[in-house]
Amino acid sequence: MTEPMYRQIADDLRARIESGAFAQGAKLPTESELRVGYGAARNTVREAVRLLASRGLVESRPGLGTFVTRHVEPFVTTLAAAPLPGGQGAPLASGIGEDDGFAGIRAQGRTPSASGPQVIVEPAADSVAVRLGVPSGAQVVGRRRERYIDGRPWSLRTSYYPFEFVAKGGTDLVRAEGLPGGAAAYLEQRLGLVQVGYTEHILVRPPMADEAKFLELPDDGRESVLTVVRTCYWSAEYGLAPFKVTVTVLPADRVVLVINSGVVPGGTAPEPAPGDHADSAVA
Amino acid sequence: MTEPMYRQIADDLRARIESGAFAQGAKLPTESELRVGYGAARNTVREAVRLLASRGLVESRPGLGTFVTRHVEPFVTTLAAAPLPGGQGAPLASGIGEDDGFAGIRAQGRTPSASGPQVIVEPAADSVAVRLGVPSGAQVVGRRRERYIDGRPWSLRTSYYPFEFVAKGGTDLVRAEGLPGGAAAYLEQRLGLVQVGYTEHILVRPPMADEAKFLELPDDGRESVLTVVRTCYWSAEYGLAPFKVTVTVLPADRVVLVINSGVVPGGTAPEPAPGDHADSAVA
DNA sequence: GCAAATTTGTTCGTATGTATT
DNA sequence: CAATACATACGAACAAATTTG
Repeated sequence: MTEPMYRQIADDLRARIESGAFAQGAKLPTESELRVGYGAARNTVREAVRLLASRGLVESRPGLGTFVTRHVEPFVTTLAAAPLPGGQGAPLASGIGEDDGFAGIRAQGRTPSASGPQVIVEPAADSVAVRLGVPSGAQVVGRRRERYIDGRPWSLRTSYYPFEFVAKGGTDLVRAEGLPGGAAAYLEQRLGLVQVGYTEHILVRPPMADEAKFLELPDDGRESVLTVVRTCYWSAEYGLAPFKVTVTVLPADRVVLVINSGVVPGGTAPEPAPGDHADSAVA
Repeated sequence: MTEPMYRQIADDLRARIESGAFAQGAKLPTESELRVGYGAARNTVREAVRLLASRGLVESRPGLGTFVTRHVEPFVTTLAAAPLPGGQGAPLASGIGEDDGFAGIRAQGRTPSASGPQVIVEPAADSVAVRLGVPSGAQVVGRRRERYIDGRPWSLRTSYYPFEFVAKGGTDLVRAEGLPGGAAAYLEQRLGLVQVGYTEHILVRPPMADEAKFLELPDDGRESVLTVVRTCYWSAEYGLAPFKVTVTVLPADRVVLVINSGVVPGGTAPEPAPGDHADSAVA
């Protein structure tokens, strides 16, 4: 029944953090100070601090000290605003996959920006090949942008197209420049592709090295990324066919996705409610 | 530039795991064996194992040993199948929030089950109160079910209603029994509430104690839960009003949400592509 | 049911390396 | 360069969980 000492120390430190005794960003006592304060070995207080770090409450930096993690306000992204069967409603394209979403970000009083697209031509990863309807390992064109909010890294978005689109007239796909009017308009104009629907897959997974680096996620595998994979379809002569796969990678703990369906209050998504982290509490 | 020894050991073990030298569920060498194998102190190999454990590659159990984590196939859940403005399409209610979703689960060849509802009457958490449009701390009725797939815990779902619904005729809301025909039909029959739309909020957060226990998540704060909060609206005389808030909590690393919009292939959601964990890789 | 053996978990002490100011 | 603070590494001992005889 008796808790190990390092857990007791961790619980005590947690209580002091949550009570506000240590404010966000404040420096914790050094390991030496904690050692004498709790009458434990330095290794033991290190175990306690490590436990808190693994839960994201504190961060340690060599030569500096240990600091209470600053809480980042989650950012609300409207994923889809689907209309009712008979009715009026938001257009098909919206939010995370289709346009740049900049209007929605500005509406929240924050400043979006993005890098110019980086163009990658490579054999398709399996997940992309399957969704894009091309053979495994077939060449695809990837157009990747790094997106920022208020100057801080926010998301990585890569759109993949079959490489044959380039040969069939979509030569600008491999130019590392923005497409005036957007990729959708370009593909419609050059190739006659008109989007009629899309499927989105949402999943949470550990970040890959490049993602962790850009999003400034810790290297300890604690924080995950939320990934939205949008597969876009057009109506070809022979039936529905995918023509684009867009992969958006976001830090999982800093994002709230919103989906509206049918008639909902306001044209825009509601703000996140306070205390979303306490949802579903049971007495 | 030289990597610390515990990282080298961890990298070597990882390579051996990923190469298949240690299969899923296989037992790693004991700490004593690793100590002599790598010529390091036991604490050092423990650091290496801890690093792998923090990334979810292995799990240690006292008295038994350390084992390669078994990969759990993610389960696909269709969140919304929104129809086109003019068109035919799936009905408004579907997937995770509205019905029980059992049909979709059976369609994947798996066996769903659920506990009978547990009824909770308590002051609303802030997030519920705001979304349900009741004063902070007002009494709400919560109906919670524990849901299983193939006998393994899958999700916790709690639907909240204003307590005044009970006084106004919805007395069965506080009975710990299933409502024949579902809660929607019951509310329509007894109170004349017809759902016209809903908003869903999707977020990732650390599990609370009861959630971690039910979902069998490790206690180390590594795995998160994915939470879907659905707010349902009806068209009251005075305008749109929320009447139900449903909170669904799922293990974040075992779920893929699917959203269809417009015309997409098949009536049902596509299977998850292989290697979703490698999405958006850049050469 | 108990005792022994095995294996991981906790705690201590010490020394040295590395990052930052 | 010096001081400070966290990071790495070693060695040792005992505790707790589990299996086995």
